[in-house]
Amino acid sequence: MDSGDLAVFAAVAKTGGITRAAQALNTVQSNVTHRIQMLEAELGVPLFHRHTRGVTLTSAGEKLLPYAERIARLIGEAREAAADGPVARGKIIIGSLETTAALRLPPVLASYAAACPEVDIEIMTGTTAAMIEAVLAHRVEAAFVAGPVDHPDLVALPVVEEELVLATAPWIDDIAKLRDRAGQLKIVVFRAGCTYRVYLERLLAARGLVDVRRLEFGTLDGLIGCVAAGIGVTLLPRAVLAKAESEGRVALHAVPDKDAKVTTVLVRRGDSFVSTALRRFIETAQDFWRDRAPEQKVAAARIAPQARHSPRKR
Amino acid sequence: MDSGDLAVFAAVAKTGGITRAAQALNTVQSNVTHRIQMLEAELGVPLFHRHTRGVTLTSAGEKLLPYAERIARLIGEAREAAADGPVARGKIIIGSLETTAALRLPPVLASYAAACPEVDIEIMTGTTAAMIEAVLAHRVEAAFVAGPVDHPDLVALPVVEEELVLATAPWIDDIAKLRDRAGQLKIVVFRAGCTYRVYLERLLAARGLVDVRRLEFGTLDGLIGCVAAGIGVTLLPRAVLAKAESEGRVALHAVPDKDAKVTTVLVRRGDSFVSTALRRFIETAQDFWRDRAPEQKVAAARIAPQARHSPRKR
DNA sequence: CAAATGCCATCGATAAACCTGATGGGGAAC
DNA sequence: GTTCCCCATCAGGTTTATCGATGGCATTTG
Repeated sequence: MDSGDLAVFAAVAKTGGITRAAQALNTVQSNVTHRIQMLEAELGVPLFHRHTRGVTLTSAGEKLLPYAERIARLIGEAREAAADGPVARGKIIIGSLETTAALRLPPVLASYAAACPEVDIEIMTGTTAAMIEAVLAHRVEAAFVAGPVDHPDLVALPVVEEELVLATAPWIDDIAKLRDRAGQLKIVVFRAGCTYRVYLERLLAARGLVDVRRLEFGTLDGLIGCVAAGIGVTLLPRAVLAKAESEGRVALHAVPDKDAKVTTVLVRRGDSFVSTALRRFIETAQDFWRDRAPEQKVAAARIAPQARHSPRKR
Repeated sequence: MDSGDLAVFAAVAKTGGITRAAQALNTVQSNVTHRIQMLEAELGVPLFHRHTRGVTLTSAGEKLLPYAERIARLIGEAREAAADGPVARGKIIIGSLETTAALRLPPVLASYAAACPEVDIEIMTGTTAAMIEAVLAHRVEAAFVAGPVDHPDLVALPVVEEELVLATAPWIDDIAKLRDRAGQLKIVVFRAGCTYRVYLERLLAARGLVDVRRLEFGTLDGLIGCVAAGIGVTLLPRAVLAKAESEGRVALHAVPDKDAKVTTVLVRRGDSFVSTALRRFIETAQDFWRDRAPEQKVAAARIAPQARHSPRKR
């Protein structure tokens, strides 16, 4: 039993058929059949139930599958780890909240792109929950999300603390007046699952505003436009709204301290290999925020030098 | 790069020499040299510094080594998790009628648990029909059901013959009197689909009692309590009712021979692999009943020895 | 009811990978 | 300088993997 056999096995399990697995593996069906049979003979256990529409895992197969997946992933990581050198190259995929991506990421990316020209960068945006899921599923190497994050498989580095402010139409000069219009009020959020939405609803509920309607937007500009038009209110980092406020499109209202601060953290898997490209990215991000925004009290403990040669720890 | 390559690599790293690794791996030096070279070529990085006293890891090699060790360990664990050997281990799921589970199974399970401590056992209860369906769908490995079972994909081993008796409230001394109370009479059964229910309805219908109401119970105690209270009658194996009768809670009435005997059989798929754990369970069950209840005429043909390493057959 | 489809097992031939044993070169120890 | 140990290379044979084709089986389609 070697990793090749397990890869074939996993492909069959995933596709639910030997024929389908064969074409997924760019080989022929007889080949897959043979390797599965060899594997079953070696283990002394059938791994699949054969039926006319394909195959399904036996209980032994179900026990084996997670190992096959872990081993496949480790093989990939091993290849990356060994091929990785002191100079950052390859590709990294970074997740981010939309607000962070719009506000904080561009200068970092510019700096990183200059420092590591051989790295392809891809940014995925989504909610905190979606990004954490993406990190856990290895779809992104790391992600900027709203903290705090407490998950045994993740490590989180605080990068910047945002002040959340309530944005309303410009003619609203007092939050208290919102209650008069509670019926028509909407909260305007990026999308379901957005962390800031939870903060906003809690904040409004504390003021007796419950059961307000939601309006979801996919773009920051559209969202601000909605607020400017008086359709609803939103809660976003002050820096995101600064420009709109200076243009007189929205009015900003401070919120109580306990609701006002949210720390953006960079999360990554604790047990995964950190490529040079990713390490350099994290360093760049931290350098950037620490050097150019020193007034912000960021608990920016430099990422601890990783034990590069014992990447795993449970 | 597969796990075999990594195993060779790890051996070289551990022994500090290609020649030494070769004899540790029971192979020839040229072989090890070649595979290391292939691995280095694939990764595009040298893994060892060669010098006259042997080899030492390069930095790339040092990064790769922990992965090689982890993967080797996982391969072993995977084999351990899935493989079936001469010693019973793993998990078996056994289906059973509720009556059989309550009456016949506990001593068998005690014996089996002592003999095969490394096996996790799960008992599912349900009606004959449900259990047969579960066996066919691979949800349980085998099941105790009411015979006879005649299905092309199933093999049934008779394990014990039960005498079914009619139980009524203790003041009923003659079944014939039941007809006088036909209006209020209920039949009390485990649940819809119970095999004994079919027997009971047939038996009552033969006496002109049709269209009686049903009362379904999930527990044996509740069911007997109902009968004791005169709410209805039930049909169950004599052994199940023996205690209640001795306490005077119910009266038992023999039923005609043709309806009285039901053979409990153990069914399993005929075409499925029989794990060591399951084989030992079947043996334990048969040994138990044969040895300790020799008076019972059980057609206890011992299960045929299986061909362990050709797990499939169509 | 027959033809067609989709799926898996099997087979023989070919190609690739692997293992083997022998040889040669190079540096360190004696 | 000689010996010893170690690694790289090479030609060979053997095992293993792969391929394409064929057939059986059960369901689906016409």
